[in-house]
Amino acid sequence: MSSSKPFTVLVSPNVKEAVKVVKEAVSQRKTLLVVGNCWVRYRGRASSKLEPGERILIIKEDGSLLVHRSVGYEPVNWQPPGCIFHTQVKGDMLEIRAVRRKPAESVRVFFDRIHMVSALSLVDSGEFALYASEEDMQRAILLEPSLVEEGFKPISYEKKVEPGFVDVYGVDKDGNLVVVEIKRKTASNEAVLQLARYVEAIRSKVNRKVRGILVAPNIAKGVQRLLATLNLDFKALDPKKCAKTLKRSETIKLETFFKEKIN
Amino acid sequence: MSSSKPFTVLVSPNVKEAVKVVKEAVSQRKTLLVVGNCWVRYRGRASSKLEPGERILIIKEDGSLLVHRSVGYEPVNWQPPGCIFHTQVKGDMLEIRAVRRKPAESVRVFFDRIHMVSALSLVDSGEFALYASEEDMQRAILLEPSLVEEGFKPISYEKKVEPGFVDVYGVDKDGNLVVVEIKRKTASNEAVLQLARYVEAIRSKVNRKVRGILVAPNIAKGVQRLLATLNLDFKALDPKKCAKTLKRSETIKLETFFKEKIN
DNA sequence: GAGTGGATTTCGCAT
DNA sequence: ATGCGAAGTCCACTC
Repeated sequence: MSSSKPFTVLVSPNVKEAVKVVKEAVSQRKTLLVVGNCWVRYRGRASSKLEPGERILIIKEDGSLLVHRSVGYEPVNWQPPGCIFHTQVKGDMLEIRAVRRKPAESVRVFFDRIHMVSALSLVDSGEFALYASEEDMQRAILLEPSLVEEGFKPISYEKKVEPGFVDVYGVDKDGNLVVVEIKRKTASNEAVLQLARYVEAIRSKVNRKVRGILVAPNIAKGVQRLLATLNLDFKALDPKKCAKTLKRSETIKLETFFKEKIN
Repeated sequence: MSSSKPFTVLVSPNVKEAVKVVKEAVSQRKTLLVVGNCWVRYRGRASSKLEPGERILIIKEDGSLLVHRSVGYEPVNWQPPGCIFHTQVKGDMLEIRAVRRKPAESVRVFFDRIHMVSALSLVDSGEFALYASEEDMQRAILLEPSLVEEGFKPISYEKKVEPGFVDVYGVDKDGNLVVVEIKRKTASNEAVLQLARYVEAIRSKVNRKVRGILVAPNIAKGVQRLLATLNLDFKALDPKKCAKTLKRSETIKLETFFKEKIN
């Protein structure tokens, strides 16, 4: 078993040198990078022809293919993950073909000059998170109160009470007062206690039932117990979902909403 | 004025060496390629955080930015064309920031290890054409006859007449017989004469008015004259539009259509 | 410039 | 597997 270098880079290789790197990358499921003069034929859901020019070809470990020109966000030619690749040399020409079944289609890339070819073993376990801030979550809830609970109606936000500011304050479908505490990440006991303090502060001032709802993507282990003890509710809410809700309405409309509906 | 090499490639540069190439590429509007360990923060229409890992960064001449992981068709982070870039070194860390106005957003990419950096002057004037074949155009017309003319109704296709086969054969909104000749590329005099022959062949057999319509993306210079002389019509039709029309209906439905509507 | 519809859309989630 | 809807969609075209 040949353990190969994690990063092979050849500058201005000839076709015979290049094809070795290409085959190495494809067979060993490495990421392939080729820069050079190429032309492309695509046939499948549609057909296309790209005349010669200098571009960047990327073939990823999952069998996806991208041909990028020097301009534009989108690749000029591509193939989604799951392709089978065939590489061959015809004279001074290198052909790389990506074939896909269902839908049946193929992209053929021909190189006659290669400026650089590189086979890369990219180590990448870093997590990607698309999220909304706590403020975004608050806005989403004001915009779409049912994210907290069916029938919930916000009355105010950032309301001043004893210990600080209540994230969102409103009434439930039965007319009970509701204090909402929002956390962007997993809610801890601390968050529960903070909510409890707000609820108590409100209860001491009004002669009504006051509920407390903790809103967070999830709760830490054991926090459920404290919530039950203090008779508070929990509502799971993904920040990502909030981000989606927010996106649906432009800031302008949101501002209008604030003026109309709140205090 | 310093004329620089069209292709700069540094393998395993240190941050100070790399930043020079990055700034060179950005300032001279070259295409930049960076492979290395990086993390990314995005704030704008949404927010995102990408934890460290080895990825490929591409910055194009038009100010677009792509961060590609080792898997997936789509970039994990990106910015459409038109960004302003800021580069800086903080200790052993290289930061590349892409800023966009309207919508206001930014992507910040931080590298702490760079495996390869490359500034590329890609020469690419090759035309890209997404097209349909003549057969595709025929299918599109049968599926959507108004592509030829409002009120046109196909009767048959590949109909045998004297000199060969008529592409599409039908009637116009006034009940006149219509012969359609399709060309995938610019129509030449030859195409017009071919259509004329078909029209004559039909006229010799029926006691009705017979029209001829040449369908092609465009016509060669001077062909218009011949068309007028022979009293034939021309309809400009982009193969790309045909491809779109076809895509809207799967092959199955098309086959069904053929059986129902034709001959 | 804002709004609309298409894409070789891709992608994820539900059925 | 299939179908439906969302996307930091992007992009081209219309108004």
